[in-house]
Amino acid sequence: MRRTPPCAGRKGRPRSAEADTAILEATRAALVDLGWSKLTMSDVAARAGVAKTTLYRRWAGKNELVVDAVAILFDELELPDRGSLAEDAQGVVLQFAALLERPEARTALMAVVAESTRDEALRTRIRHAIVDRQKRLVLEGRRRAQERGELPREADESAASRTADLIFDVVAGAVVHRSLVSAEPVDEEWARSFTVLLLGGLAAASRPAPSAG
Amino acid sequence: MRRTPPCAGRKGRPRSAEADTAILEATRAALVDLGWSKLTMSDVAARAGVAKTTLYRRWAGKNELVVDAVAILFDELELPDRGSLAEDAQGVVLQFAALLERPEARTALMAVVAESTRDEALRTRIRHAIVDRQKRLVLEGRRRAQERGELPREADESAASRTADLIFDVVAGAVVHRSLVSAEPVDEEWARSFTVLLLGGLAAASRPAPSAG
Amino acid sequence: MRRTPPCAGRKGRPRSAEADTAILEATRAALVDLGWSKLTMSDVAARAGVAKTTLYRRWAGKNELVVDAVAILFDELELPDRGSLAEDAQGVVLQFAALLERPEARTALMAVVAESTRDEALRTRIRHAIVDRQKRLVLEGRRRAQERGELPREADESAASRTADLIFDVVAGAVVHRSLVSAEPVDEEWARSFTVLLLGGLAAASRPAPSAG
Amino acid sequence: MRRTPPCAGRKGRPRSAEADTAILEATRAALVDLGWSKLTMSDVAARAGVAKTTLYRRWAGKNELVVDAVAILFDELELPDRGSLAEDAQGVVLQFAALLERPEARTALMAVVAESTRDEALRTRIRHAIVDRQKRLVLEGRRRAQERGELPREADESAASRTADLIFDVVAGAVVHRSLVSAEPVDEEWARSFTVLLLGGLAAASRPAPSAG
DNA sequence: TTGTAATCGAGACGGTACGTCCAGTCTTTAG
DNA sequence: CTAAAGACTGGACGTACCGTCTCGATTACAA
Repeated sequence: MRRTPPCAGRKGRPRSAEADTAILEATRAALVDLGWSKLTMSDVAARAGVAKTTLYRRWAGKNELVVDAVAILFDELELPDRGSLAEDAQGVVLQFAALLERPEARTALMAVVAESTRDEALRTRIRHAIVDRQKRLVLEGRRRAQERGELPREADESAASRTADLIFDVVAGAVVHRSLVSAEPVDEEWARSFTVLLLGGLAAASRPAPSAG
Repeated sequence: MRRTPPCAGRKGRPRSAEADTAILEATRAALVDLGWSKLTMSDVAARAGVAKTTLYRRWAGKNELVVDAVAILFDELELPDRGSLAEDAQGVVLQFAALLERPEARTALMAVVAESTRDEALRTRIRHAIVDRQKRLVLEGRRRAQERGELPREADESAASRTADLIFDVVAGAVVHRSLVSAEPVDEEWARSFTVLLLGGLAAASRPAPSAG
Repeated sequence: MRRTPPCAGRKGRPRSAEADTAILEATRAALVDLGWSKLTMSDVAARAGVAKTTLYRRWAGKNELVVDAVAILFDELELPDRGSLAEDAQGVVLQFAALLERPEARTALMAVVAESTRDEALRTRIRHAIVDRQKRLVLEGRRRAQERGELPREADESAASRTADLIFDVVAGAVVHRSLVSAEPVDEEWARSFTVLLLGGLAAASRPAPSAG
Repeated sequence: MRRTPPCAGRKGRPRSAEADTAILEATRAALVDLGWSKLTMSDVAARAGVAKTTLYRRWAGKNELVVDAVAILFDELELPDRGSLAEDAQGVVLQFAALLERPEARTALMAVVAESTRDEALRTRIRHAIVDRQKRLVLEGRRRAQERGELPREADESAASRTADLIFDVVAGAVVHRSLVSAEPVDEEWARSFTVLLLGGLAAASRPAPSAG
């Protein structure tokens, strides 16, 4: 996560824990106010009441700092049991959309993804800190649906994994695209339509013969 | 598209048309070599054999220039008739994925989207120059499928439009997410799985009772 | 004075004589408003209602244009016969000082002199257009004084010329220095003190034994 | 002298003293090589092995930097006791002329004076850094001459001050005008003629009745 | 208690890019 | 052939941030 292990040696003054919190909060605030490209390290330092040096002691640069600052936002996503797969799916779509309404999330997510197209280390960091952690939602949803009998239990482990990845890309991708690129609202109506499409597709995909009808 | 209308008056030296081409080409080349964040206006000017002033006379800034430079790439997408809706869909998915493999496209697309989260004018520009123009692929595909009898003709105009938007967000979003965020290959296997999901979902959505089974 | 002789050919649209006047006036106005370093050719052209091209057709550059524009100011200096050498001298000192009060003169004179330290052609131009033409005042004053019997007629031609040069440098130099460098007023009192010093010095210089007493 | 007081607070990295020296030396070198108008801040920075930022941190602009850079040259002027007022005067004239032969001095002096005609702050800076400091030469010369009995001791303090100012303007003005405007050499012969004129004038001015003879 | 060592704020440092401005040239249409 | 308009190349301007560095001053743990 950070540049240098915070507990490298033992002696010396320990790093301030408050500083960490203040810096990450300041980063999110700066993102809201300024957006990605106008955000500067100096500004974050000033907001956090901290010296620029302190930032660079803990993070390698703007990208890394922002990834850490926004990663925590994505952990807020939850999957309360709403009784059916359709309800669960629709709920998580709306939750995710609400998250993307927050300026710090929308601007930061796209920006770090853009940066990551040229930076392998950053890409890895994003996947570990943000992407992979949210796959749990898909897995958890499927497990519940299987327990309810809405979905068959998969025999082939790797096929199951591939399907989970596919669903994750479809859900996350569609919501992001609708919200950030098309710039249209992800409201309940859209979420319902999307869920119908998704679950219908899943059902079709799990049938042996690909006869659409 | 440009900052100042090029044909404002009549007198005076007209703007060089070659310069425009050279600049846009140089921009794409610079994107490939340097990526978004390292790309500089000076560098583009030098590559294009043009003065920096000339860039700023025609585009307001880096963002606007890059949008115009990459917009043309997306016009390459085509929808040759492959005989069935499934084949058509799979074809366009693979085409789009191939486009996103090109460094200038992947880095530029995400970067301008990121910038657009804070800039209404830029967002509009992106939609006009890139997004809306590609919806034609969805509409064309549906028209053909209806002619073939694979899809029913829609009575409700606005519902049809909403469905087209949904499909567009799902397709574009899923491919982008798979390619840029998950950083996994969009190969034929994935395209087939995705198409099955999509068409199955469409079929389910067009059926009256939403009974997932 | 100008780049190209104005009556070079015969055919085509003749050069506007008004333009010349307008340009030189605009140059002086711009000098007053902006000073030397902020004065731009574009601005002069705009003020004169003339294209930049026209400026460059007639003058080689900023320096040459400004020299011509201010040279005319120095031709206003006159030497009306005030009855005595002392009165004549004091009169010309005050006239010169009044000229240096005008912003276009003070700023332009020093600026072109500064430029001329690196530019032989400009130095020559300044001497021809400004400096040498004012020596007439010294020569005329001496002639009158000799006619009045206030000064002896010089036998040695070259010594007479050297003395005239010396006086010119002393008068012009002292007034310029007082006005522009020391930034103190050249009023009647100062002019009187200076004249006493100058004429006393001249008298001493024309005596054989240099015994200061 | 500088933009920001160098000893503003106490904290933070102190300014490099070497940088100051290197910058001023580089400025003088650039003046010699390029002259005033071709001198650029970037070039000075490069010569001094310093970032452009560092220049702007310490000086507000080209003018201020050059004033400081050349001011030191004028401090080289001295007034060794040559035994008589005439010898002392002639000596200082030749010293000053030698200084004005140096390209960095001639070009810089006129240029900053020219700029100062529009800039009150710059005028003040020049007077403090350059002009006023050289009046010491006049005062010292007079003191010595009075001790030698060559000049009477002045009763009226303010008249004495006015006379000193007059002499200063005459000497500095004449030498500058001869050297830079007339562009003639200030050699020993001229210096002797000038000294005779000056001292003769002084003697005349100190006599009560203005009867030249 | 006294090192010792890593921390802290502050701010100067060398760089790099920005977006603007101007000099001087070139290319058009109009007269 | 000249005028006016304005686009062109080239390069300096002064500003802003970057990420590094050098300070003097704190803090903690270890001897």
